[in-house]
Amino acid sequence: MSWHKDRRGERGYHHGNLKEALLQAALGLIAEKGPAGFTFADAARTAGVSAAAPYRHFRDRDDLLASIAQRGFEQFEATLTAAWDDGRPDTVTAFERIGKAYLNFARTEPAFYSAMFESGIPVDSSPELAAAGERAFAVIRAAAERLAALTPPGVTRPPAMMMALHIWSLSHGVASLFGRGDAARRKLPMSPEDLLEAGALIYLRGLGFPTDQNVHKSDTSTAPKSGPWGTAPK
Amino acid sequence: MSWHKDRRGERGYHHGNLKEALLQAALGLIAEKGPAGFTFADAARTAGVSAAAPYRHFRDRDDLLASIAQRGFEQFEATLTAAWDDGRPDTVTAFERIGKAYLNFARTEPAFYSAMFESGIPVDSSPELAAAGERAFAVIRAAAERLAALTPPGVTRPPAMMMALHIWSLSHGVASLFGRGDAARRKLPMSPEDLLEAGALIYLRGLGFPTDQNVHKSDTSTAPKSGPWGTAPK
DNA sequence: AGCTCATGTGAAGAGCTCTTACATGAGCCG
DNA sequence: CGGCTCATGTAAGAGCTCTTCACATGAGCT
Repeated sequence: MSWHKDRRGERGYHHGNLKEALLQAALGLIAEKGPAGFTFADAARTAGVSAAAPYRHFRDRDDLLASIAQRGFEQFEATLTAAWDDGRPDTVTAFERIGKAYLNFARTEPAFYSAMFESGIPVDSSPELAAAGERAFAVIRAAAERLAALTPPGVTRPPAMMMALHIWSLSHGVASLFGRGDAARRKLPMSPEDLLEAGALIYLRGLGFPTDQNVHKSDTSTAPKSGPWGTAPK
Repeated sequence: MSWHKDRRGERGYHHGNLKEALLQAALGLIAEKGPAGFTFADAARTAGVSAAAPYRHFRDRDDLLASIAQRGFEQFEATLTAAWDDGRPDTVTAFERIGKAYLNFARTEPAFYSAMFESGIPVDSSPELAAAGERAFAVIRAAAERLAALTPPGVTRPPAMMMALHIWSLSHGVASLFGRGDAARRKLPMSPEDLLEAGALIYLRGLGFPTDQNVHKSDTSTAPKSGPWGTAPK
């Protein structure tokens, strides 16, 4: 019984689930004060243990941050995979959905996003972290490959890998410059989503995809899933 | 005479130019260990003064960081302005040069770049900082406006402002994801410059610019060989 | 029941941030 | 030259955090 983490300090000598509690505490603190403004001791205090306790679970502060980043990448991958939905109903629509999901993740999970991209931890900090990041990118890359297969003949285009990197870069740029309203960010005369969508549409047009006329205005409300490009041929 | 900062501690009670020395020291430290790994005390030590001395020149650590960011934006603006060169010899060429200059700045001045974009200081930390950032962006925006004026008629395009934001986002995304080889960054099967150039070309093509692969080089030859993204795919 | 070891604690050293009281000397004024 | 004054430096200290110790606890196995 006493192992149970009652919310009112009713906790035995042992916490019972400290590692998880520390991750959660750190997430909350990062969301509040950014990845820089979170301290190991703070996470311990939030979890209700002494400042030394975390060292039983994480080598140091960076190790904790890396764990969060890894978990973030896993969740990110799941999010992107769901958005991609294997290219349904058509490749371009699904592709645009990935972009929205990207921004949405950055906005709704700023703590994860910060840990993943702005915390300064090296990507190769751990093989697991690198692998998780790789898997997340693989989703974008797979989508780019399907897109590449659809580019009209006669149009020169870069390798699918490069297309994926373009989209990732554009998305990350939008997200990190304007993605979070949470102060410290620049003001924008439009939503980040509109910005990204318009950019992506122009990019796709540059790859030879047919376009409708609404490049600068997201117009997804009325148009059914046939989307701006029509249904993708198989 | 004793005010002179001889390299061997031959320095009177007063430093003589501490503010500047602190900025330089901080720049060096940031370049070494990132914006997070630099401490006020460290900068003081590097400058050869007591830990309390910096407080005579900067309200706190963030104030110093903001000063560096501001100076960075001013230098950034100068760099971009030089690259743009008022659109000579032609708008698209000059535009591409801005992209290269962007990446080059991020690589050769990682300390400035970090302070400007990754240090977590709010943009409106000081009006001067915000203004400096605004002026730097204005260069890109002016270029985008010239570009917008050149888009072929009949092609829908977003406002110039949005085009500028697209380019900024793409550049920043490339720079911050892959821009600095200095560890902690992802490996890339190509140079960041090539990545950005290819992306920008596709984007421009999407705006209706006749960018067959070499158009940006103000060429005359229709030589098919390798463009910015290598040989044309299947 | 008794052992064992993962997990948590308190104390302590070292470093950083920032404040306060005091020291120095550069520039000015007569 | 002598003396003011104040910007700029210092030392010392309070209150943090980080990290490592030796030591305490109790969960789970035998």
